[in-house]
Amino acid sequence: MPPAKKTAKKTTKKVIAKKKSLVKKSVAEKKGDTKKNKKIFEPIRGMKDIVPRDEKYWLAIWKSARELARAYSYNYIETPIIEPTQLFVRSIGKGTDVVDKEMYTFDDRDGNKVSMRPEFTAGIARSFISNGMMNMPQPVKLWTRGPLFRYDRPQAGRYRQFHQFGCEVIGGRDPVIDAELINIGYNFYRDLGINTEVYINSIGSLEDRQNYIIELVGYLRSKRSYLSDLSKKRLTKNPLRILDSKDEQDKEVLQDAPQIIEWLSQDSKDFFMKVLEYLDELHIPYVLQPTLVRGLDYYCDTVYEYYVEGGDHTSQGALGGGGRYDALIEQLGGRESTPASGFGLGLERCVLAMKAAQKEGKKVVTQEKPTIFFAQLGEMARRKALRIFEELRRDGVYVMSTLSKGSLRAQLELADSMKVTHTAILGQKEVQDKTIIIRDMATGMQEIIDQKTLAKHLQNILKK
RNA sequence: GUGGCCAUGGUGAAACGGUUAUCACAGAGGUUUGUGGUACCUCUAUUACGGGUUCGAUUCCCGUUGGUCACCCCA
Repeated sequence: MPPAKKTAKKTTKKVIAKKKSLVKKSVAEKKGDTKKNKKIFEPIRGMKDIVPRDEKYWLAIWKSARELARAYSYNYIETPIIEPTQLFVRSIGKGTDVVDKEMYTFDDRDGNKVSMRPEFTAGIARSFISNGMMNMPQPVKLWTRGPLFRYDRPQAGRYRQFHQFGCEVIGGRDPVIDAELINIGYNFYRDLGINTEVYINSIGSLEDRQNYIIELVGYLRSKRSYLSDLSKKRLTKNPLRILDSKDEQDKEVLQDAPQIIEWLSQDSKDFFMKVLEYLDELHIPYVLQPTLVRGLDYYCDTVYEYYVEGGDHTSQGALGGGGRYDALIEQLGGRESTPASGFGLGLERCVLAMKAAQKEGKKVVTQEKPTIFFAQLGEMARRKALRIFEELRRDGVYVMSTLSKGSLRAQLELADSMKVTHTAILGQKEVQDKTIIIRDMATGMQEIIDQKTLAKHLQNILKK
């Protein structure tokens, strides 16, 4: 097997390289050259730090998610990041790329096969069953957020650890549920300054799909010679995926292919029509996309994806997506016929879209900045400042300070760079007089006030 | 997993194969220790890592790692 050879070669090379570097290191150490030994750790491939410069986007996202969940009465749920591998295999499906080649799977110390979650739904479905949520008033509406893991090749907007905001409604099959979910996702983006459109389709029940696949394969076989190599392979493995092939020639062939909508049962058709009617009612822009199928096995009936309105749809793929999964709970050992529906929205892509919208001049987020700086001078003042800061905080007055800085000059410089409107200055003299200086940063005017009135004074400033 | 492009300080850039790798911004400290937005001074990189070619490599070649783009797939 050539691949095995390759890896063997690689490892031996690596070992040699390691040995060499070790020798060099020890020599350097003896010389006392410390700089050389500084090993800089980089994040693991595909992992990314969320750093202060992006704080404003992430905080806005969490806020928007939380407020929407509250507005539509969804309850918070957080499931473990690691679950038994079988949970994902059974729900997402063998043969899907997510399970076959993108999961972080390993043996724990007891030898159990465990995997880091590649999506939320399986874990939440499991939790629904484990916690007996079938005994709560149905349907159960849940929301969650957190990191997910897929061992994909990294690219912009695609990381091995990424984050999603997800909503699930378990224990109800009604088109209005799907419409509500789609609406929440739509509003989520809109609140963040991103205009989206919803690509939507219905893939019917499992039975509908099987009938359709027979028809589709029949059609595609007749045009087999025109298909791309990849699509030829998928003809036997996963024919539905041929539908969203990006190959131009495939697309041409697909133009005359049978459409899944025509193969839906009456029940699924009616259901889908209702969903669309509700979306019309909500004025949500949607595009019927007969080729939209989605990669996870548990989906049925309604499936949808969010895209930036008028954006380039191929580059980073969808911002988020979701669908109905009526059979999953039962399949995982839950009560018979517990239909459900949900979505997951990719937040890294959301941040990307927010930045793009901002570049176009849209106001996306406003960062909350302190408006008052609290400067202190000398050890006595510093001690007093510690206490005053606490008192102010209890009164709900948030001020910014850096107690670790000594010189007033440095503190005022910082206050200036933070663009605060006022600075409170506490020095030796003020501590003794029980007063404090309030400096207006724009005019340079200073006012000496009694420490007792400080909270009120600052509150008045903040009100302006 | 496949293919293309790329890799210089915290950030953005510069340096025909040739002496101490240049500039701007950001950061830290300071210009006699109680007053900012300006000015000045000092500090902050053995050019991603490891090899090779060469008298000499940031510059050329190979490998590794990482980024990025297009696939696969997905968020």
